[in-house]
Amino acid sequence: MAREKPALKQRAVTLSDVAERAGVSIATASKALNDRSQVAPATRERVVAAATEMSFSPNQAARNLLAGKTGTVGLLTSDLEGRFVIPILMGAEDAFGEGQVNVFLCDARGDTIREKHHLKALLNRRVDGIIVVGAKTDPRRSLGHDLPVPVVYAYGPSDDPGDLSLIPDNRAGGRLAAEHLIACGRRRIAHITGDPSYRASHDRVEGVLDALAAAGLELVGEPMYSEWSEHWGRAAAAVVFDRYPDVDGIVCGSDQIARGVLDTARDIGRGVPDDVAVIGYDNWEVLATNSRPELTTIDANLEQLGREAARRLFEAIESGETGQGVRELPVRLVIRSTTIARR
Amino acid sequence: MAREKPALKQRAVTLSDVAERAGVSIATASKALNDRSQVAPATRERVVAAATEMSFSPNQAARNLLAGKTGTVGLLTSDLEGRFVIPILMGAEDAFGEGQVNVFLCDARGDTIREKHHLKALLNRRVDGIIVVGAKTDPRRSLGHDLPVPVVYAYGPSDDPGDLSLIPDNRAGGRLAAEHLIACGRRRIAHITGDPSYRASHDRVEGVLDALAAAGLELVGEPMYSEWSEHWGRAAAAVVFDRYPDVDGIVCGSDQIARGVLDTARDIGRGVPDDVAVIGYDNWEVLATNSRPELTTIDANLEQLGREAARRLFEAIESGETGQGVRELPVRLVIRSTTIARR
DNA sequence: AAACGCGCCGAAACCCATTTCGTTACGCTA
DNA sequence: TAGCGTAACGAAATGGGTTTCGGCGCGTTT
Repeated sequence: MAREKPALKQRAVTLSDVAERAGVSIATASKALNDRSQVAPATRERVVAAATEMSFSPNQAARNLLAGKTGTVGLLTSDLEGRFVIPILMGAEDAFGEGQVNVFLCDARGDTIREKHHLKALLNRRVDGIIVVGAKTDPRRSLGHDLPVPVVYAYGPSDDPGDLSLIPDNRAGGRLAAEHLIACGRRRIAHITGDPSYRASHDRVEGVLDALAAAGLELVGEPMYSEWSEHWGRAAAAVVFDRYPDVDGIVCGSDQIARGVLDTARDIGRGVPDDVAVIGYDNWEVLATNSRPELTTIDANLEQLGREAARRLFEAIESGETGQGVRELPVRLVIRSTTIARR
Repeated sequence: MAREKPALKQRAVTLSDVAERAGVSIATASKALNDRSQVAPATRERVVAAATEMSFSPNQAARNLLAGKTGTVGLLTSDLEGRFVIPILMGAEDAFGEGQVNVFLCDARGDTIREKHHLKALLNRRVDGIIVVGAKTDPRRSLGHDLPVPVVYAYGPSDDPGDLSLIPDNRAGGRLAAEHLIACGRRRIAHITGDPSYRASHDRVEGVLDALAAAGLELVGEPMYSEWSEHWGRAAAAVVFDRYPDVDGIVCGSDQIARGVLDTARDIGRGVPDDVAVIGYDNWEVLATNSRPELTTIDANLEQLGREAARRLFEAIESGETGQGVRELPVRLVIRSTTIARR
């Protein structure tokens, strides 16, 4: 009959409990615990001791009611499943964590209704700001300007230039990739990329063409679009090797595609990187570090982007003014073995 | 000089604003908006109209102050980067979303200090409950029983049997995998798995051995442990094929390992699934659906697990009583082409 | 000894919505 | 017309903390 596991529903201890125990008023207790002056050292000590013994922790909600700020932000993502939002999320969560800000996570699952619903919930909770994380770098509909809190768009920019959006610089990424191949001495460079409905595809293509033009080169064949998959990478590579046997470098629109390209190269006996150099995009470590050889690729610094979004939002909350425009953040080259032979 | 973009810091509208506009008391306004009786239809209409015009949304914090519940839960993960927490997170977020509960996301990054810090922050915010998501299925230290809120452990169980933990049934997964190969007519089955410091490795091994024993078979060679990578899968497969040329089925501890095994099989000219059947573990779609052939694998139903954790936590919040013990949730077989030839 | 200043403390207002309970006004019955 | 019941509304308490401001007691100045 004896309950082994009592439901420990003890009411949380409140400031007034502490005050009573310390034999002071609530006001004094508050001051003592918040290091305000106007409290005698001895009194403060008593209060602090009482608070510690009772393991008091102040109710944030009550606190915030007064302050008018909650110290919370909303992270509204359209697609948690996608690979790109996670690092952004990590960066943002980490950046906020330092500033005692907590993050409400909302996944709209690509559904506008759900997004509206979540947005309303966040506003009811009086978040101090919102970060909207898109699933791709194509512009998405703005949440609007009549919101009572600042909003920062990350990865997927807002279609309203009055909003502040932070996205990776895909064009620079394409350029960086092609420049690297050129620097490695390649001259016959092809480009296999993903879904043509993604703006990222086209931005990267432009970057690649920029770099080639700057070096007085032309792309081998046309950019090849289809989907962001290994299957496509394999198929496209077969076509490229067949049609342009002298190709000596391939820029891929994603690491998945690059993995496919590597498969085909191995199948038909093309050595990488000796015969042909391959570079991917995304630095998806699981793919990039497990390929044969390990994959040189472009890293979009997404965690950094998340951190930056958090920083900007924080500033906007402090100052009351959100910046505007689409800021493109730098990407970086990660050199492994598909472009340069390891000794 | 004209400010184009005014900092829209209008104070959020409160119930008293609405009441004033509608010409009623705050109390009446509250009742009208919450569909309580004791309000004349005409009055209610006036209040609702006023609220709509001013786009009033009630301050949850104030609401919760009275209710004693916040309608929030904490999701404390030790490793957002890991692949396994995301689906769990999605399931939990989704399940809570329906119940008007919002989720605080906290990533401890494998750091105990950070975890303590986050836990404290969550308690200060008076979350109604906490889900702890581990990075692996090895037991982790309990948060303790002296917490004022219920806790559910997901994926990584608590080391305290008095806590409630939900984990995938790895042994059943191993069994399921081996049974499938046996059902496909395989008799010479080997097992290549990952990090021996993971309990999951051993649980799956036991499952595999269970199934083999039940069929009167023995494992070909010893289970091979090392790491959860393609590299290891390739290396181990080379050894297996060399040492046991008559092997006709390989159970892999992860999809990554399975991918490596497929690579080696292709390299040395072993046909999959005709010569040798291969089954992975995790159903990591990006890997499983892009291999050649596509990978049969075990899915741990992690999103379901997250949803279940949310449901359990919700119950615990309602009832004040958390269950206890480690519950192992069922896994499922996903058949693709590495075990059965597609027509 | 009266006046003044200062350090320390507590009563009370405040934040915002909910809820109880008391009050008002009205219509109906006796 | 006095009495009563009821519907509709509002004052006030509530929750937990912060902050202002008034007051008390003690020490110092002249």
